[in-house]
Amino acid sequence: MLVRIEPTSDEPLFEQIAASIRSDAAAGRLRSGDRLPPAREVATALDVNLHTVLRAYQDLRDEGLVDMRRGRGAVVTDAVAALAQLRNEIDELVAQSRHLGISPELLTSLVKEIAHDR
Amino acid sequence: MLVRIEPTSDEPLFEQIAASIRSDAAAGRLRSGDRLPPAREVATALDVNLHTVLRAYQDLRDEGLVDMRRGRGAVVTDAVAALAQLRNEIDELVAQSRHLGISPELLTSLVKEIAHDR
DNA sequence: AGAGTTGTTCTAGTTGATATAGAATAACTT
DNA sequence: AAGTTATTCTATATCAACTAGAACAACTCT
Repeated sequence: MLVRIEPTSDEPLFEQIAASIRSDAAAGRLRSGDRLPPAREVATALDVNLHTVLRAYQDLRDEGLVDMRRGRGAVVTDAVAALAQLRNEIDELVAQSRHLGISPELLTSLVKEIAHDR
Repeated sequence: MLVRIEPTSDEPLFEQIAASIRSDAAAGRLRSGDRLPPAREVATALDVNLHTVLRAYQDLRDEGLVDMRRGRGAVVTDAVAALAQLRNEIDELVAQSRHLGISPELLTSLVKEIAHDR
């Protein structure tokens, strides 16, 4: 389990951390029952504040991707199965989007808008 | 042409304005050659600063969705055709995502991550 | 040519989210 | 009982978002 961030990006650190873990989940690198590394450990490894990592973990919990308990840590839920199932279709959409010359930013914005509107 | 925003949302105003216009474009309500309303007009109508609207317009220009010139305003480009083409597939993805119980936020984040990674 | 329109650029100030820091606490594991 | 880990609290610093006002440059229309 390796969390990657890009300190120079304009994306918030907590969002990058969460995105990295979501990506691992969708790719099947994280399975139901797996434990995320302790927040303190990630914070030290990335040279980032503990609260920043916890913010990312809490977002993942709000999305239903992990369960969190003190002393036990963050454990991946069954929801990851659905992610892996969606993965192929997202790949196809991204591929066609590229073929049409639509930027990742524009595609993302469109999906966001449509997903929220119905 | 009607731009809608939600002042209470945590989404930046300029992003909401841009998203509203992208949505109109993808739905076919905006066609190549159509003019966006003047930024000053939108600013007054939404009770928002001129710079905030221009920031949204400039983002749309960076995405290739509109051309902008002083005195003439913002004109929709041919790129909208590609958007309308993608629209159906995005609708399908969103539908399946809902069926799997995946939140709009999670779906959006996944698409963003995957679109940028390849 | 002249007047009006519209985006561009500049300076400046306010607010809120992001991130950091340190500490104490509560729930869980071994 | 001891160690681990998330939770909660206060506090501070920084930066993006937003606002405000003004001047400017390129385009349209009469």
